[in-house]
Amino acid sequence: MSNNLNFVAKLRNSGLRPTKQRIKICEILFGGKETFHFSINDLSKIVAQKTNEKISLATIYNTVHAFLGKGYLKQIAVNSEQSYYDTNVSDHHHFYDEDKSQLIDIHDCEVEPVKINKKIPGKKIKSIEVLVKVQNN
Amino acid sequence: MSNNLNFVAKLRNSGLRPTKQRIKICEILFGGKETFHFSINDLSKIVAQKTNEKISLATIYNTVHAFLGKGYLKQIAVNSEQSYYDTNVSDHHHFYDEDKSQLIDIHDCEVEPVKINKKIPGKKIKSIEVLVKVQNN
DNA sequence: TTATTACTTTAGAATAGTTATAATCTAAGC
DNA sequence: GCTTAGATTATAACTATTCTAAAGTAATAA
Ligand SMILES: [Mn+2]
Ligand SMILES: [Mn+2]
Ligand SMILES: [Zn+2]
Ligand SMILES: [Zn+2]
Repeated sequence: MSNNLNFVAKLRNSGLRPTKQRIKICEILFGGKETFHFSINDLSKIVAQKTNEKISLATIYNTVHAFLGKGYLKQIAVNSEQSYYDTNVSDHHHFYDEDKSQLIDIHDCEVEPVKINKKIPGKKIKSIEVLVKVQNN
Repeated sequence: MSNNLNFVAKLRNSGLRPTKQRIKICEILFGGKETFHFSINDLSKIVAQKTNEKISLATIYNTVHAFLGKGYLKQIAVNSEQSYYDTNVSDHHHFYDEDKSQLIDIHDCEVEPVKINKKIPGKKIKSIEVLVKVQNN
């Protein structure tokens, strides 16, 4: 609960009004020790489970977009069915378990630096991400 | 046109009947010297432009799925807006130009081999793909 | 405190990519 | 040619996401 003051400050500093919906979503996304991956549907379920007053799906989308824009979340491209988001915004990579439809972190230090011997004139690199698809053996 | 006999054979060998729609789509996808990347919408436009009798959108989806299943196409995860497909089914990587919404190949030989120092018990690696997002500088 | 205003939430409509349905058509084999 | 399994098609359905516009709320000026 004292954490909430931090979230209020975080939101204010970002130019986002600290509404009770946003604070609740902050608690869920940033209140735990571990970072995690989620879809909008996942987040929606967690919100429903941890809250009495419900938060509309529109607000969940709005908030995730706002947090993305502020750099508090990262969007991960896995497939074209739905978007995945990551509360870990550091540079890192992922396993994607196709059996469980689940992302697993690969820390930057767990991958030899990716060296790309090709340049595109007039373009700068924005991100380099490795996706390792795995399945049961 | 003599190419078409190859496509007919290719389809027959795959257990796919060589319909005129599939042959046409083969010509478009595999008839050129260069491989390329496309969305269903892209393919749909190319078909419309190169054909008199139109091919229904359902058939385009069906055919792309059939070719994916046979390993003649590869699906590339870029974002969750739509699926991208690649006529280059070899192991390789991609730039994604966010300004043009366009994929560009990075050959396997243009990237130092990606070494991952992490394993997931009970899982085997199915693919390793690097996506390098670039933008105008 | 109250009033004003800009921002936020919300239900529901709209949109877009994709998949399912079921009627019609056609390639393959007899 | 006849039969049949597989293919095509228009269209409906589905799902993730975005849009709309009305009602609610936080910030702040009076
Ligand atoms: Mn992650
Ligand atoms: Mn490619
Ligand atoms: Zn690490
Ligand atoms: Zn090469």
